[in-house]
Amino acid sequence: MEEELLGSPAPILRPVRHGNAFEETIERLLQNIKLGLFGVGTKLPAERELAEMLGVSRATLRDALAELQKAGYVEVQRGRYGGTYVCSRPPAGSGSYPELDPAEVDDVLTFRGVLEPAAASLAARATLSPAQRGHLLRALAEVASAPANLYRPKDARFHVAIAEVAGSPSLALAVADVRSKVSDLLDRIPLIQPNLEHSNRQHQEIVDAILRGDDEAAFKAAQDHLQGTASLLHGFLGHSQPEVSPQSTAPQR
Amino acid sequence: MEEELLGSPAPILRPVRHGNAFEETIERLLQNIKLGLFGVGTKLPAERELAEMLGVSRATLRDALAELQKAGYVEVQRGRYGGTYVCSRPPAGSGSYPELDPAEVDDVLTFRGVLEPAAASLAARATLSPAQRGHLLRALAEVASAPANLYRPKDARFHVAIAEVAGSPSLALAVADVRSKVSDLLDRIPLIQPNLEHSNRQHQEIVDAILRGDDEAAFKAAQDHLQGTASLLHGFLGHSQPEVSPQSTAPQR
DNA sequence: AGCTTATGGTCTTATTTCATACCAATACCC
DNA sequence: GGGTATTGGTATGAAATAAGACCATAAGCT
Repeated sequence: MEEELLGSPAPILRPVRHGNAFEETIERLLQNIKLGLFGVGTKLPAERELAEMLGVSRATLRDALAELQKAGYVEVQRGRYGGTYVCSRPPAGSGSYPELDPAEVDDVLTFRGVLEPAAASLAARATLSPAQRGHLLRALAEVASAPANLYRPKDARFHVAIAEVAGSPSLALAVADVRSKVSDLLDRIPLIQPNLEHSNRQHQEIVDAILRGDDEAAFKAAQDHLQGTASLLHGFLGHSQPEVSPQSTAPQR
Repeated sequence: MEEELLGSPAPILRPVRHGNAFEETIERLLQNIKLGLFGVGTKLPAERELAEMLGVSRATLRDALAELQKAGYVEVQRGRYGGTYVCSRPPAGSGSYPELDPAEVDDVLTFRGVLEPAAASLAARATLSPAQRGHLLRALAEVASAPANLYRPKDARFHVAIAEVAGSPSLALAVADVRSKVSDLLDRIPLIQPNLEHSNRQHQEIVDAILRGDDEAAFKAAQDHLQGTASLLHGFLGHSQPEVSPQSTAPQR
């Protein structure tokens, strides 16, 4: 509607850098915290290591950490065996949330609907090492036993774990990315906790299918599971979007 | 094998910035040229615009352009109606190609096998505007009529075009990205031109399926099409990888 | 011919980011 | 209790990048 300067839809001229390194480092750290990669109460890697991991100078990293500290996401302790710790209570009212953008919601949900079922299917097809099995089961157990206020990070971590064992690093990255966007969207709407049990049952189904190598069932189970989030977000948009058809990315027959 | 420090497979700590802005700008421009986004002989946007599009200062952009010019990818003309033009003959022997990394090949092909069929399926399910139809058909025609030495960019452009009309910008970005990696891989092996006709027939099939709204057929056709590239690359790796099963990411029924 | 104008070419300055070295604290170890 | 090693805290100079002004060129226009 707003823009149809097609002919050359120019999608790929995305910026080389998004903002400055400082802001992007904050973003990245926050993303990892929200994704549950850094569990609550755990210690982040030492500044020198973390800076190298993020490909950023220690000065820049420290600026970012200072910001996170000021916002109450992490606490810092000096001296040997000190470090930066993830606060257990993420700051509640983090200010005014931006509105949900319908186009963005659609985009994220669509992309997720492509990636995650495929990841589950690939994971089922792959022969998993014992370590990978353990990783998956651990993530499953953690989300199942998570208290309500920590559910989302654990949930995110679980979904990323599936992609991690799917065997394609690129896919895992993409899933982590889109999942983090989903978390962002969910953070903008009040936390109604409709049916964690249902969700956990679906998680179990996905893992079961993966472990018994049933790629078809894993694909389907993942797809079903995403429906919940999709409905929730679409519901909040008011306009009752046509729900994703049950076979969104897969051919029927 | 080499690394199993699992327990926390730490996939998501990717660097915030990859190298410096200068190198990344070169990379991005080269990618767009190879993807055929800037057709041969066409004029790039003016430096001031291009710099803004890429989110980079004009100085940095100019450094990058100078490098591309030195390497023979573009030519520059001053004065009004001047500009930076894409050379028709990309420099041939661009030096020693790095070896094909089997893990990378697998990763890219797997990820592509997830994205592109899904994109085709989504495109078929979407109701395309006349402009989008035109865009798709134009891309199809261009690749079909491309001379051998320009086949790959046009081919890449076509595949990206499918993703563009699929309705998810994120998906389009991801496809462009992975397709660019495929091009990189293909550039490292001698150009045997086995069966352009076959490839073009498959392109036609995909578009037909999309235009008549048959998502199932579109998915399948795209999947079949990717098999060719996969076999080619796997063949060059020597070890006859188990080929992607025909129903790689989709359940049957 | 001369003017206009959009473009690449050059220069200067401010800001960001990096790299490095060094200081300060503090829990463990002997 | 004192040593030690690891960690966050601080400072400084170099390099990269950005932002902006201005010059040079050359095609079109009058």
